[in-house]
Amino acid sequence: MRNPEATKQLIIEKAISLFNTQGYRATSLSDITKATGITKGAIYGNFKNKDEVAEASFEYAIEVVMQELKERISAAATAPLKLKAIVNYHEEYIKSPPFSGGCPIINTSVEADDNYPQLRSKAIRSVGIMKTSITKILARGIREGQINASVNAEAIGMMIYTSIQGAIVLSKVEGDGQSYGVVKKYLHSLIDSITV
Amino acid sequence: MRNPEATKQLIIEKAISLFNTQGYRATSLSDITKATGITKGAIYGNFKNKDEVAEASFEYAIEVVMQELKERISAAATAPLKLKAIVNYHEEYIKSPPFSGGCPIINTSVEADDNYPQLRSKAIRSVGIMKTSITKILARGIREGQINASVNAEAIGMMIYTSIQGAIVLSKVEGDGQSYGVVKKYLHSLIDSITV
DNA sequence: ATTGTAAAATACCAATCGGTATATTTGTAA
DNA sequence: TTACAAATATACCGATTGGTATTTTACAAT
Repeated sequence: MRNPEATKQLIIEKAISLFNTQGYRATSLSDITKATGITKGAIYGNFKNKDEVAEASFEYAIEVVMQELKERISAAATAPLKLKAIVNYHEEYIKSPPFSGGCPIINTSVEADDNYPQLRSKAIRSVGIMKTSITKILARGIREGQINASVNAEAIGMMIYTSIQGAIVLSKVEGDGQSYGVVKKYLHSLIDSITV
Repeated sequence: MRNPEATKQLIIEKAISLFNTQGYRATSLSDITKATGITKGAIYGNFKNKDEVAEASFEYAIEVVMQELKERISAAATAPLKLKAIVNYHEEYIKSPPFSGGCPIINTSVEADDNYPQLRSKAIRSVGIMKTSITKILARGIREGQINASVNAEAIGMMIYTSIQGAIVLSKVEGDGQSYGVVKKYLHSLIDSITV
């Protein structure tokens, strides 16, 4: 490994799966060395400390998810279709996740307390982006006459996002996508009901 | 402290706050000894190991929450009021939780993976109880003519529960109850809309 | 008052933790 | 080819971890 960028990326990609499955606290440096085949020296040569690895890993995960999501949203023509694409993407995510362990935003939100201020603020920002994305789609849909003007964009947006999040938690602990399936079906009908 | 039952209870009560705020893995035995003022000898005299303390603590937390919830549900006369009581209870919970760190069911659901099979199965059971409680209230409400007969009890029940869960996660990471407030408002109007 | 016993406190253990200091390897430029 | 610097590997550090063995304490029965 003469390429430090490649080393960094290898560490990040292996680490995010560990962090996302076991949690930040529960994942040790030796877990990462085992997973990467790389030694502690290389890790500390590329990162200041474990927290920095965690932050870079979370950022990478968010980048991947946001990118995939953005593609699907862009591919959908109208606001209702974009919303359905978001709902569908999360089902996809549960069934074949890019990294195991559930949703990194939720996991980080739950684990990152005052001991991980950086991670926490990153989680807050991600949550904010997700919420406003959905709300903006709704608002634009209203403006463009695709969605009923009487709709409260913030409220519906929040419902869509929170129910998705809750369903992901349930699906994770229950070990199947059944709960998500029920929520997905309802959200689709909800979206249909506000479509002009 | 010559009373083993009191010792056990003291450990459980102090431990659940630690587990719920920091997580099971992140909470050490010495954290518990510091919080209780009790030594390791006493802990291992009353529990087989740390995992058993965690399980007993989670069970205690569930007991407390379920009890409080049951009281509020029983106090409400009709199905719609019972559902609103559930929604309101969780807001209460966020504002002044019996133990800090957010919802123990969610936290445990997120943290308990294959490494904590006992905790995981307890979390699954708790989630199941919550879901079926809500669904049963809806079903009974339909039977008794308080709720619109066209309502899909499972779908609406799942939406209520998952959106509450998601809103709790959001409220925790954002550090205020604003997100929950939006969800609460929507759920109230949703409940009104299915009330006969 | 003495003794027996259960509970709690203390002392100790190997293993592992995150992190650092040092040594070794590797690629590159002179 | 040699010298240099950057990247990686190795060796080591004190602190802490969960857990156990042993000692001390406190109460109840005699």
